[in-house]
Amino acid sequence: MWHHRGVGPRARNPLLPFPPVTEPSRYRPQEIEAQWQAHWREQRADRTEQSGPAEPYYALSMFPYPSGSLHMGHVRNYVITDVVARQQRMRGRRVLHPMGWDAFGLPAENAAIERGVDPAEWTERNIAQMRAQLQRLGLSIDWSREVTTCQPDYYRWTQWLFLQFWQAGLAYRKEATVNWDPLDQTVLANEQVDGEGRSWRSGALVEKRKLRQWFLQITAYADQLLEDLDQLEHWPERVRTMQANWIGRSTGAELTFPVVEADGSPTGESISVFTTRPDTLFGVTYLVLAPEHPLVPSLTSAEQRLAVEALCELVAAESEQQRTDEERPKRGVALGAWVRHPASGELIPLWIADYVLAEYGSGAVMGVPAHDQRDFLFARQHGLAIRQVIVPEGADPAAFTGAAWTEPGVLIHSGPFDGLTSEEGKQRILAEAEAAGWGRARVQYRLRDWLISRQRYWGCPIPMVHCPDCGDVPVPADQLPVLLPTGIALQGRGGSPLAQLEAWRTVACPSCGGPAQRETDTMDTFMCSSWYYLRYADPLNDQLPFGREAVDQWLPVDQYVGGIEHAILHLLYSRFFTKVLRDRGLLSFNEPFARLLTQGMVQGLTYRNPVNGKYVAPADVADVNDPRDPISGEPLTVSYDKMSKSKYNGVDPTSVIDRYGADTARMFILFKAPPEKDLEWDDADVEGQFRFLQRIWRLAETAKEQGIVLNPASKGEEPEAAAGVERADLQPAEKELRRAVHTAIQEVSSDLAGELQLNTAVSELMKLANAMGTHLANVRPAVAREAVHNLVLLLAPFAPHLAEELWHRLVDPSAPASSVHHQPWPQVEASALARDTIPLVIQVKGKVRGNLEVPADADASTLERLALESDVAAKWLEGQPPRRVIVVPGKLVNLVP
RNA sequence: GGGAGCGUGCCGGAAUUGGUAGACGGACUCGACUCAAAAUCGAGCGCCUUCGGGCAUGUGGGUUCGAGUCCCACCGCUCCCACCA
Repeated sequence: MWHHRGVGPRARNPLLPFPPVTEPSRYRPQEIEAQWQAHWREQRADRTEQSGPAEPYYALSMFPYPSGSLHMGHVRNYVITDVVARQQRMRGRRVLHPMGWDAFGLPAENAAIERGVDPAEWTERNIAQMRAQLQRLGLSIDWSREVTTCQPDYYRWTQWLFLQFWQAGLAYRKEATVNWDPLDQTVLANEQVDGEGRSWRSGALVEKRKLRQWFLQITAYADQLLEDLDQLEHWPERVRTMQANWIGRSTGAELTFPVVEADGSPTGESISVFTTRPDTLFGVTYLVLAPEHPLVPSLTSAEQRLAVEALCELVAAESEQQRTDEERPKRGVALGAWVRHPASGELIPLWIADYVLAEYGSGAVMGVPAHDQRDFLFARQHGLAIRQVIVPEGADPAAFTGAAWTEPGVLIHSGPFDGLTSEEGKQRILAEAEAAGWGRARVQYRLRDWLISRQRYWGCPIPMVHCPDCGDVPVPADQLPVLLPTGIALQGRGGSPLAQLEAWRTVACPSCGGPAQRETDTMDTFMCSSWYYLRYADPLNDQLPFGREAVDQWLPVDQYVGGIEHAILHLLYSRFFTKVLRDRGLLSFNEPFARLLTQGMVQGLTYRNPVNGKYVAPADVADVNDPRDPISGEPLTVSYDKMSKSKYNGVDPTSVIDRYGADTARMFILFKAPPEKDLEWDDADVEGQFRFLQRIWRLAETAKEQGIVLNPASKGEEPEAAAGVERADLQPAEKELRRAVHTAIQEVSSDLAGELQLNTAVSELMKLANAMGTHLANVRPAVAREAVHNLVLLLAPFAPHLAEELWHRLVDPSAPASSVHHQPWPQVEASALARDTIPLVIQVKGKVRGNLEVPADADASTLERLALESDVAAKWLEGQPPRRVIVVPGKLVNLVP
């Protein structure tokens, strides 16, 4: 073993004693991490204080699905939250930092079908495995609060909460056209179908089916969910925009057109349309219904019946994706029926067309070809009239561009409304409609109700009973939970497994006692995850899902961290739950998550042979600087992609911990990229991070060898006092080191406050280590001790094991475990940051021309004088006095000739 | 089509919010130590240069004493929504 002493050949301070020569120890993360984790566990160091004088702080990571193996995305998520939790603890807060398992879901059920294992056992095993992996990361999680959504003591309350929605009139069952995943054999919510019409889980193209399903009426909260986005100032703009788009609020009018016979006599029926452009009312030349509109059969004339039925059948057979393809010509057919224009009195033909959606608005649109691009194309194709009623302000009314004018303008050909602007026209026409009874103002949302039933086994049973006499009857709260039957054989796909369990299904009606049937659908797992963060506040409550006092104490969550993929799904549902539970009097806040960080993906180094398109494992690449296919020798392309087995680019967190330790993995994942950006995992860089921790270890060893730090008397001593040297007495190196220490305190503190800039926080630690490398050997013990002391404290949230070990080695060997993590967070000492002189930048006409060392407290006129007297001024001003001088005290002087 | 965000060295990324662009790290080059290598330590590292300096933050304009940062236009990339009436 090489002998290393000091940090480089440099002059020693003669004031210092010569260090004793001892064999330095090596940084062995595997040993110290296992040791400290065991101590922390024994002493239950991470337990949450449920009450006390300190302010509560809630740091939360999105809980994982227990797939069985931890991946890098999990590591990133939990490490970010752990840094926050640990620092808040040092800041004196009572911290709630829990973990749990989103444990219902299809993978367990599929494993059961494929391998005959019991889903509960499979899930249990995965949880045990992942918990063990997680614990190796050194996360300060209070495991006594662990929640598992598939256990009866949890899902009992999911059912109880479902009944709250039922009692509030917000849960209902209805027949509807729903998204059907043919691969997973279950329905899906709208939020769970991606932009390409594929299932979020299976990736299969979803089909439309008409089924009787359970819904939660999230649309009743659309307005609040949209408006309160403004309160979420600490959420990423992106997420708020996505939710606002998803909710999709449009203001406009609902206008009613009476249906008439061909001779103009009213039939008594009417068609309502929703429009955002009531100002274009006089441009309506037809009305068009969705093929699924309920009035279509009765309105169709005998002559048109065959054509109408043919189109309806054609449309019904198509997928949503085919149907909403904008490139395709719009198909439509006249019904052979008429409505009367409510303002002009004209007769207007009724049509059906595939471009009108039954689910949005009233399923009917007024056709204004001159001012809507879709209507324009449709009218031209089917020979319908195009009537221009809006002209751009100041334009010639006769000029027709050949395309729809969709911008606002001035009304023409609109009877009494001619000459108004679009905005005035909207208001006046709406007022007229309201007065005459054929219209009203209306707000329309894109958001649809949340479809929560799933035709699968491994989920929370919906606590309802269907009675032939009483209808839908809720299971009484004291009979909860409705237990999911266990030990049943799951065979293949098709049909809800619970529906096949005759004995389980058949029950007495809770209301009349007669024979009845249980609901056999289970809940969407997003139901379980919409309230887990509330349960953590009161995990053992067996009277309620949570006590009001407990949730009000801890929530809203101070810092929530998770993936962007939940921008709409989980984060919207949870907001909805919170608002409903608030209205039920179960909690007192409006929003569950005060601050949200959406962390970026962890991507793996990916090699691909561009010739045959095959991926190559990094281990098979001989030279990373010239990557070639190990078989053919062809050069490979290098990229960073989402980790996946098929690309051989996955990195197993456990193997990284085995090799370098958790602290290195933590530091690397924090340092490599800002938290919200995608991170390119590269094993070579991890090596570099490991070197940094070794460097800290050596710095500490150097200090220890020099006998300047280990000092039991310093126990409990304030870092400022630890300097123990009069400021006036400080030598230049000592001043510089102290400035580096307090700069680091200042920068790390601000990087951890508010926006989490963890990558720069780590780089500040590196700068401090660099400064210590330069100065540690040349300063007196008190100054060195202050530096080491604070480095260890600042390091504690990031590399908790190393910090703990160094604390015991250098500061207090007899301290109890976890004591470094309960030290107060260091405070900046302003005087340590102060400088006697500062470098003043001298600019000439805005360009930097030189530096001048000036007294830090020099006033503006002094700075101006010094700048003018400088060599720089002499050189660049060529003897001419400047026309203007701008002085920024403490920074620069700009001379403008 | 609508919306949001982003373009900075070879690479990941900094920049006190209008004040020294490239912090910190990686890669690379050179040197010290070593028989040698690794590790460690030190130095260098945007481009051009006649060594005075000049040019540089996607492109082109503008505001300003001063612009990566603010304004306008354009180009490119990423994400979300989209026949939503």
